[in-house]
Amino acid sequence: MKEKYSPGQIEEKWQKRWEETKLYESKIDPARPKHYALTMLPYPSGDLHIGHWYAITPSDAHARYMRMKGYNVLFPMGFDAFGLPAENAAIKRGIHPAEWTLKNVERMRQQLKSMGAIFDWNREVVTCLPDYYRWTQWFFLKFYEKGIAYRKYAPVDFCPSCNTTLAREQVWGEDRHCERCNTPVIKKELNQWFFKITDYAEELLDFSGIDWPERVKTMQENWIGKSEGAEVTFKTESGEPFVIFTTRPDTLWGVTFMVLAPEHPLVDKITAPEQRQAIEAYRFEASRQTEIERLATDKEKTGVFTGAYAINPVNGEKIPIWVADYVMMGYGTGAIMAVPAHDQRDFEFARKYGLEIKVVIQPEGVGPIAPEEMTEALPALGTMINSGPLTGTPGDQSLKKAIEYVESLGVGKAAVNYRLRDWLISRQRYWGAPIPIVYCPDCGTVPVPYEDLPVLLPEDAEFLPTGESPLKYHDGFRKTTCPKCGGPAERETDTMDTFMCSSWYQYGYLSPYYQGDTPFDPREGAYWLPVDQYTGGVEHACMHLIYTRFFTKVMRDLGLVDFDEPMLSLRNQGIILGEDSEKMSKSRGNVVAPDDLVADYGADAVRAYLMFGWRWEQGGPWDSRGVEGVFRFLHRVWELILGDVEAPATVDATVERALRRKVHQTIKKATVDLESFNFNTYIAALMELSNTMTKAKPQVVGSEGWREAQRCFTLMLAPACPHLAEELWERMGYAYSVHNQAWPVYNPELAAEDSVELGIQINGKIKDRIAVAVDTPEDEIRQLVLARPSVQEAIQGKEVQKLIVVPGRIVNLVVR
RNA sequence: GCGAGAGUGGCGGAAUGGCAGACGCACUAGACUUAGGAUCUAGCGGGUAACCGUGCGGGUUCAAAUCCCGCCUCUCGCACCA
Repeated sequence: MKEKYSPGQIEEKWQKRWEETKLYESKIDPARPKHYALTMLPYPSGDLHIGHWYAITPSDAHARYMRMKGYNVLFPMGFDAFGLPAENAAIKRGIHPAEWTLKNVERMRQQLKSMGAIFDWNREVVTCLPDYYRWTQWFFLKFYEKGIAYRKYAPVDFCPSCNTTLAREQVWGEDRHCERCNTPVIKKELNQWFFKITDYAEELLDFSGIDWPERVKTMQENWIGKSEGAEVTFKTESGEPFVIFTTRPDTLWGVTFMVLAPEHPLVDKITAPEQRQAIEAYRFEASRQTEIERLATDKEKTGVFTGAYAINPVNGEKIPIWVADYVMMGYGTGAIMAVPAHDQRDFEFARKYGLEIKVVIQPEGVGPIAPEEMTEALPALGTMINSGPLTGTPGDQSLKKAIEYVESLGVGKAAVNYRLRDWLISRQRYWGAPIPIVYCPDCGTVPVPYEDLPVLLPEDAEFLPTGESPLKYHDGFRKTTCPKCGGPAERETDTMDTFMCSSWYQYGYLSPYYQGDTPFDPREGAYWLPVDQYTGGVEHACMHLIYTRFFTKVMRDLGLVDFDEPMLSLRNQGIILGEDSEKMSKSRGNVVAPDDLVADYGADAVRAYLMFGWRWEQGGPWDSRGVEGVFRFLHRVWELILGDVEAPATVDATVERALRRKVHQTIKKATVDLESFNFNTYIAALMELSNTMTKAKPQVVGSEGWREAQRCFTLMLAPACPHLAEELWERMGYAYSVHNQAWPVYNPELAAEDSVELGIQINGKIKDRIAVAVDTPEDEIRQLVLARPSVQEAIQGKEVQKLIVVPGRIVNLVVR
């Protein structure tokens, strides 16, 4: 056998054969357990990135492993095809977004095919096609019917570079920049569509029954930001009520001033004439600040007195009302009660403006606190003092008692507040699914009837971004008739956030572009759902992964599905950096192009290196010498499995037994590693087995043990290197296909060692080693150890106080 | 500031209470060769050695990279959250 491993030939050959024989078509099969494996669908940017390979090919290996374990596996692929880059490219180059997108889809589909994954292309979805987005619109209508979609005139985040509004989740960082283009966002007051995701806030905090990374769950918890406390209604001196939220109702008697956010609607009403000018100036400054750039969080607090007073409902005290920008309109009610003695922010504010400080919680173990001597607030719970009827209430009951008290007065109640905001889905851009709503001068807001879906995106729109939807200037689109009264009406011209499209795509794959009256074929759904294994980047923790959970819960409430969570298990891959350890980017010139790597080393070597090089969930810098190392390994595998070696006159039975042991130990290791996404040690185990086989080969070739090793090695290689494994399988004379074979089963008896080397420790330090049979009784081990010259020497003249034998591991002598 | 995760050879990493450094990269020496950036063989944490070594300092244990306490550093997320 002189032929060498040439990946280019065999990969092309097998990809063709797999397609011809429809090897990876997934069909409902009630006789077999199903496994729905899903990986986040790519945006068709036009070029597959090494990051896509890193995310997808190990996921494919896992799905292939499940397939070999006997599961009927569905592993679909598609394209998240609406979105800004298409429009931006169109503006720059004068190509239509649809043309640009579909051309990229075509190219990326070919690139994805070079991976040799088990994608079932019959189930592909492209989210910008009308047959897909009619269902995105269908969901909007269902949400509207259910009262989840609503329209509101509100201040919203707007990216001046992308020229569109953004969901709160798409605004990142301290300077509140756009997730896409990093431009700081501005506030705009606009009529926009929202989804009431806040109705599901509590349920979204429940992760029971799903196996998701702790990190993602924590990020979602933080994002939802539940806090428990009370709502208390204060009144202004003139009798105007306003509600505040507090987590510390036990400090109500310590309130010395109130603070309203600059945007709070009450500010205008209550401001005293002599303060009006100062307040207006402050509000103008505050609005400018959000429009320019947010300053650091440790900036000094500022505020202005309104000239108005509030009455504290628990003691009738008259307290000044201030306006300050450290209170946000977007959180709670936009108004707070300020307790400087027990809240650091209020403390700093009070000190700056000379406001009163009243201590109402007595810290343990110290005497009375004089407000004028305080240097910081005392935020801890403790015994209530100076608190009218509740004075003396201990810290472990104070919150409960305080809430009961305000409830008894009828001025407040226990309340839960969430940081989560409703999901803003309107976008003032062209390349998205139109919102299926018509505004009629007589009938008002009218949903487009289901039978009129999809509301098609006109192909001939001018898509220059102006901050308003391009559809607004397309009369043919905008002008329509009211579905209710038939009179002239106008369409909603904003399009939907692309996260809408990706919130339900896992259902779209089941029966792409379904023509029934639900978004997917219920028979397919009954078999495949929910997704068993999801993989993708952690950067979507608070966007896509919250939205898709929300969608599924609404779908459940609509009776479309009968489960609560879309994806039972989730794993996140890390990020591959450039060889310079920096983020890959064209401007740095450190981009690794997968197409070139496939041309040089073949898809199998790239796949195996991506699994072997790092802890998958962590990622790290690319190493071009590393991929060469794996490429060399695959060459050695070729030679090892197929290379001719003269058979020995007699097979060495000891070597054969040792080889079988290693084979079965490797099966065990590879199984555990693949199940737990430890791809690096899975490949390492295959390398170890290959090393053992290489050494044993001349003594055992021709034996049953050798054939078992060849066969098992090839089977275990199949998830990582599907083309090479298929070629080896064929050349060994087995029937097509290796990918229809069962994963090898490990035999514990064959895997068991018959002798072990025990380390001998004296006072915990290794001094010697001893090889013994596995079943050697402890007594005999003691004797053997004590008889060793090295041990004799070490314990001479000393007393052996203890002799610990850990079977199969170690012996430790405690000597004084 | 709050929350989460991580610190092990020159590098990626292995080992979750029991012989630290599996596997690979890089490196060194040798073999084969006209030649080698191919291939094969051997070596490869530090130290001449006794010994010392898993971010630092304590502790628990016969035994700690692993468990506990305190610190340091880095990464990520959130951030005036009332």
